[in-house]
Amino acid sequence: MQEFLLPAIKTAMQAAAITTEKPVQLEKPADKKNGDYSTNIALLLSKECRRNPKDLAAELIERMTFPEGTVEKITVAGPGFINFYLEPSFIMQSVEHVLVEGKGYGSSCTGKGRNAIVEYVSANPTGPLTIGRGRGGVLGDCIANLLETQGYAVTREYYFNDAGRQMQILGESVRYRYLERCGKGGKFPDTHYQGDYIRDIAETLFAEHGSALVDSTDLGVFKDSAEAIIFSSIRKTLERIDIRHDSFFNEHTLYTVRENGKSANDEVLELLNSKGFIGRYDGATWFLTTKLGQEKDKVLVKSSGEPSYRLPDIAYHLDKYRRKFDLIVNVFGADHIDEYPDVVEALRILGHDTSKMRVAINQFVTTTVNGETVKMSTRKGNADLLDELIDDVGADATRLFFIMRGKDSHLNFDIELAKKQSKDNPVFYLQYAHARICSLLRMAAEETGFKPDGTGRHLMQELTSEPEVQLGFALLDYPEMIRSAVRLLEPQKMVEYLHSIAELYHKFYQECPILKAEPEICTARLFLSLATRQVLQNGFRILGISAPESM
RNA sequence: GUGCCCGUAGCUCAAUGGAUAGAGCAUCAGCCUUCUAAGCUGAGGGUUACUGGUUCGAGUCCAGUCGGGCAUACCA
Repeated sequence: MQEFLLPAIKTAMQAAAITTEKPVQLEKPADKKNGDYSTNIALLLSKECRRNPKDLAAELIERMTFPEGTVEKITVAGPGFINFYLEPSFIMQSVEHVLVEGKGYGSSCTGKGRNAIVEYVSANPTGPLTIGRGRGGVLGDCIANLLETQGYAVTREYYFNDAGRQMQILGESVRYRYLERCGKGGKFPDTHYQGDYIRDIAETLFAEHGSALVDSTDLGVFKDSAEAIIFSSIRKTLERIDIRHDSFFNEHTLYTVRENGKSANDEVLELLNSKGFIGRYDGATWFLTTKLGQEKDKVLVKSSGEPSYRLPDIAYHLDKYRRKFDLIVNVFGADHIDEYPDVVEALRILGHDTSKMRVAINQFVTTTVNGETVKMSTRKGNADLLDELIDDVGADATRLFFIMRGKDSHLNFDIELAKKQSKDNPVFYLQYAHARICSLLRMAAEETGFKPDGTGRHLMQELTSEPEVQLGFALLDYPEMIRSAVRLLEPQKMVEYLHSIAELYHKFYQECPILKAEPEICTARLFLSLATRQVLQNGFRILGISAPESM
């Protein structure tokens, strides 16, 4: 849309004999009064040119030329901004691109031929998914969707561990409940998983085996069935909000010894050792991060001989690099904030390009009930479950709720509000705009025989009223909005944008009669509605919310 | 103590260093015999936690202070 403005400004600068290192910036003023586009170049250059910014701006404007019918006027405003006002017919004519490109509108091919991996959720199968995990899950899924619009081939991966101490405790927890069920229970330890789901698993085992397992000393059956049941419940929950993974990576495989006699973990130790970053003291093996200016070294292998979580983490990311991804995105909760810098450092030491790796950290979700903050813990069984949230507010609202805030903000989730919000929920505002358009188009097909096949599309140029042009102009912003969301790994940008589109449409709908207008204007307004629906649909697909045809 | 994130309307949150700091919810006042009122229009509500600094310009950047969250494990 604004592509032709930059060259015109640069040409004007050359004509005025101005050379500078400073980039020319175009921005969209918040207030329409200040034009459709604006540049601050005269303000930036006034010092090095030793000229009054307003005079400089006036001279630049003198020297600019544009194709006929594109720019309506240019003004100098405020301290020296140059403001561009576009011809409404030029804007409305450009809206045709939305319809021409259809589902592909907003896509680009900047990532074409490149592979990306997005890792998210990655919860170990020790219990049902909590609300907190849901935030990272939706964030990761939307980031993956965003990357796909840019042409990336995206692998969605889930990293989990079904071995180790936590799973041991899980197995024991189930056994305690099972023994209770058989009437032989002792006191249930505070250190174990107390959620009701443990009882359910024990009940399932009891239904299958009766009391036959009472004397079993093998924890395996308890652990394995718990893992299977919990993992399947996690996946079911994720599916309810349309989150699916292509690939499940088991941390355990990093421990298994391969044909060359080494595990992936061993290999990382060797590699880091060869670079001089491994030390042994206090009976443990350390990553010598003090050499990198950190306060302490980090344990990689405990004195017991077991690796700490850091070692497989590094091995896992090394594996991602070896799988030849061009872009590696990790979506973590804030509790991992201290860990990823070590992984990055290790990979850098091993000679990998760490600029390929990006980390999206989402701050915690705090849940409040009756204004009181509830502390969550899977172990204590008082965690707020994602499944229950979906039951209460539905899949669309659940998804939207998690991404309508910036990932760096703590998300305050008022459970009661969410429950009674079924009607006031922000998701309905967006969906209502879509349903309204669908209804309108149905009616148009019946009453006027309108067909969305492109005939008469050019009539949009005839629309000149403020609500129409503002809506059209906003629709043209969509591709840039996506690029910005991708750059920042921040789908929240999309939510705000779509909200503004819905708002502009409702305003247009209110002020401009459509079916009752003159035939040509009617057709033009129907095409504008169609373009709006296209942008809403494309945006909804990225956010993973449904586009209802009626409400 | 140290590191990271946050502090903006009564509440939940926006604002690539730009012009009069914006939405939603809540409150109040209007708009349906007319294309979906889950909508629209308007009103009230602010010392952007505080103090300095950088510059044409700071909610945004820098330094410090205060407050909240997370992390600072040979847990994952």
